[in-house]
Amino acid sequence: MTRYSRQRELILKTVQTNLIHPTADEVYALVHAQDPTISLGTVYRNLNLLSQSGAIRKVAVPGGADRFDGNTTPHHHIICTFCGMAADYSYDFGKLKDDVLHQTGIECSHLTVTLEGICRNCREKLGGKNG
Amino acid sequence: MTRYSRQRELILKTVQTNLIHPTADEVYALVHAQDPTISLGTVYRNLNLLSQSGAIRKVAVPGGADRFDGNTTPHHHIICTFCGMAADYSYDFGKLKDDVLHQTGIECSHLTVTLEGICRNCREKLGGKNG
DNA sequence: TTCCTTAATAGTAATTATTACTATTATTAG
DNA sequence: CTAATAATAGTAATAATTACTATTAAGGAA
Repeated sequence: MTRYSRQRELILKTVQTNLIHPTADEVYALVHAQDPTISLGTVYRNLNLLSQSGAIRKVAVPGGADRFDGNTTPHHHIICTFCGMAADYSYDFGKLKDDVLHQTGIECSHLTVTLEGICRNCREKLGGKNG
Repeated sequence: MTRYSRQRELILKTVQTNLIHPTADEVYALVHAQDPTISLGTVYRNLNLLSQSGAIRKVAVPGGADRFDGNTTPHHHIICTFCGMAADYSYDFGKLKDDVLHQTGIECSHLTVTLEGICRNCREKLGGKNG
């Protein structure tokens, strides 16, 4: 039986308000500013609880820390390889799932599509040069 | 200037021969059986070197250890959530990249699509029950 | 071949992201 | 109000990976 907690409410509100796809560490910094007694373990536990309950979404980032998203409408992410920011897009992966089912016999239950590129902001900072 | 090394050759041959998408730990176990003096750090360093040079591919697994693939032809992976095995499939993500470019203005430079499901083997072991 | 420069190694320590543990606090049913 | 126990704070532990350092060994030049 899940019980109300002030900490969980603050964590949820923080992720719902800061739609910057924060990492657990970033969520911790944000909530810690509001309430310095909240511990990192509590942040992790509640981010996972809230993800499981569907209140928020967990975004797996290859080679980096997981990010969390207060926007639960169907959408996907592209990560900036420079600043780590995640931008949203929408796309229907139904045809992909069908093709994979035919090719492998495996029914895809979960889909983690992570695209990477350089966002507008960082491209401006880099000023044309590309490495 | 990269110099020949017996260890790197063995690691490359191991990944090319064992097309089971092994993790670094699994590669270490395999090469260690052939040559017990090879260290884990050497395995990691060379797997990364070989990935960068394009001789093998690194497969990011959400919430798990990276896997390595000796098959460098264009293809993608679906991971079994039960045993961690990776199966191959092929798919053209050109339309996805175009759509994302139009929606976000970001040109996708790298694409990490990871699908998850339960493989045939594990489905048989589970024997119909699903939880 | 022998010598020398330095890339690569083995082994260990450190780091990062995350989970586990435990005594204490606080929610909520009765 | 009180008891049962979910949730917490704080810390320790874990897992995957990288960094560090003294030693080894490629491979080009004498």
